Amino acid sequence: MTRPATKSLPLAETRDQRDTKERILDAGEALFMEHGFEATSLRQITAAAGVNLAAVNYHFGSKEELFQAVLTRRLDPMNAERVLLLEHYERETAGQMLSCERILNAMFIPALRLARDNQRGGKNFLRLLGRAYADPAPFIRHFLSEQYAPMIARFKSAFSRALPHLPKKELVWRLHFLMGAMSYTLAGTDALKLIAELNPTETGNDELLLRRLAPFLVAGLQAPLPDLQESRSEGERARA
Amino acid sequence: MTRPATKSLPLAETRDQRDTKERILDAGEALFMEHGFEATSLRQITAAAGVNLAAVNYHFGSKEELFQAVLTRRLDPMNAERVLLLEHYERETAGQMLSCERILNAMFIPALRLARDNQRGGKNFLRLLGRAYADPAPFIRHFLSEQYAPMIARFKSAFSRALPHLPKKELVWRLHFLMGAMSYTLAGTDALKLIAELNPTETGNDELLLRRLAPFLVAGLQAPLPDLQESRSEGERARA
DNA sequence: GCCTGTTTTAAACGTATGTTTGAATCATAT
DNA sequence: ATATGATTCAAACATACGTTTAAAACAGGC
Repeated sequence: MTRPATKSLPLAETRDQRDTKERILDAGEALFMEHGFEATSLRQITAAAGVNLAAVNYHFGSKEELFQAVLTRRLDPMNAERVLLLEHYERETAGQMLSCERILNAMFIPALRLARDNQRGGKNFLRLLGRAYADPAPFIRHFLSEQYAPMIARFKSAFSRALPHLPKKELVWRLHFLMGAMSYTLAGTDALKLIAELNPTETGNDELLLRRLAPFLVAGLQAPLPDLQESRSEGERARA
Repeated sequence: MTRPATKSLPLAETRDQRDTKERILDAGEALFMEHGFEATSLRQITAAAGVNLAAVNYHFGSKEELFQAVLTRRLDPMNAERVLLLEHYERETAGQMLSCERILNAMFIPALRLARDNQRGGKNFLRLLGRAYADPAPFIRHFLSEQYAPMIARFKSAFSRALPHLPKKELVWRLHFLMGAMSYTLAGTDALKLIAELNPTETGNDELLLRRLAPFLVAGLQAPLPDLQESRSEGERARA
């Protein structure tokens, strides 16, 4: 009733349609990153894209579906590339065990390639992703969970083989910490102005960033198991 | 002209004033965390607080100043507590070097105490903080930088003494990674549903969380120095 | 019991919100 | 050339936005 479910002419997408949809996606990507989902208006987006206000509802159905389309456009290929790269590494080192470093590289390299490709989202998209991670809106959380689930499962089993002594439960927690450091770093929001003191020529050099983050995370993954026995914590004991 | 700069009767803050201001702060804290700064309206806040719409502008001046007041109310005491605890540890181990574990504890324990105090913000506030970290609005970034600067500087020099072999530049990066993992974990947004598979009785046990996160971060801080010499990266070589 | 300064209130300012609608425009296949 | 389905468009829906204003209600000191 409201909009055609799918295009009925699959032969050649008329150019104007692709242009309109892509311009909406581009404008949405930039504005959602700047203002967040809720505070970005369709009027801002359609004005920036140079299209009619009704075009979003016509082409995407709703503001929520547009937001999901904005994320899917970059996230789907990036996560697919991650899994492909991981499988490439696994074939490369045929029977042998894959090192944590290489598994981490399979996560990072596709993200870095995306960050460098300024024509297609680039850093802006990674910042948008960082915002989406922190948004408690249920539809965003459900969407991200489903979008990431297959890739996370794949990497979890890879890390599980690389760290055979690490209990499953402990691994899940460490992946949680890892994703935190990674998304925070890739989003590059620099909330605490830590980077301000660094050499400005070095800021924005994603290459060196990966080379610094990887050893940090590998060491974290390989850290000795925590001592969970004692019932009272330092926090409770150290009441000054 | 618009509002009185400060109260001119310092003897006994009339109860109604404190009630109104605090109810606005409470409502703002909850709503800012749910919808973000921009998408939260003063009408939502004042309705939830049961006060008149104009009360925000009267007591705080503007929506932005209210937001800063919401953050300051919890952040100021928490960061002060962190520094005090660090100094307490330093006195305790008088001349000797402070271990990374204890420095980390000085960062974590005040945050955990805040997370547990549900009557006064609790977890909700830490989630709001996680959202604020990811918000690129300039006034939020400036505010957070200035709010954290003294505490970060204090801990940076403490870590610097605990890790004497680590170059300053490297330490700043590792603090960046550390803050990422920490804020992501404390915000507990669980963007990727990693925790869903964990024992539900364990979810929400902040005590064990600290015991798991600390070894991860300590190992990361003490990781071997990265090899930054090679000019071509794995990312460029591994083009499959 | 007026007087003074603080706080609350209702109303109004101009502007913006997501979505729907029905008619106009376009491209193409017959 | 005409019919057809996809796309665009301007207008309208009821509702919400942050801030300002001037009057009302309240407090405590004298």
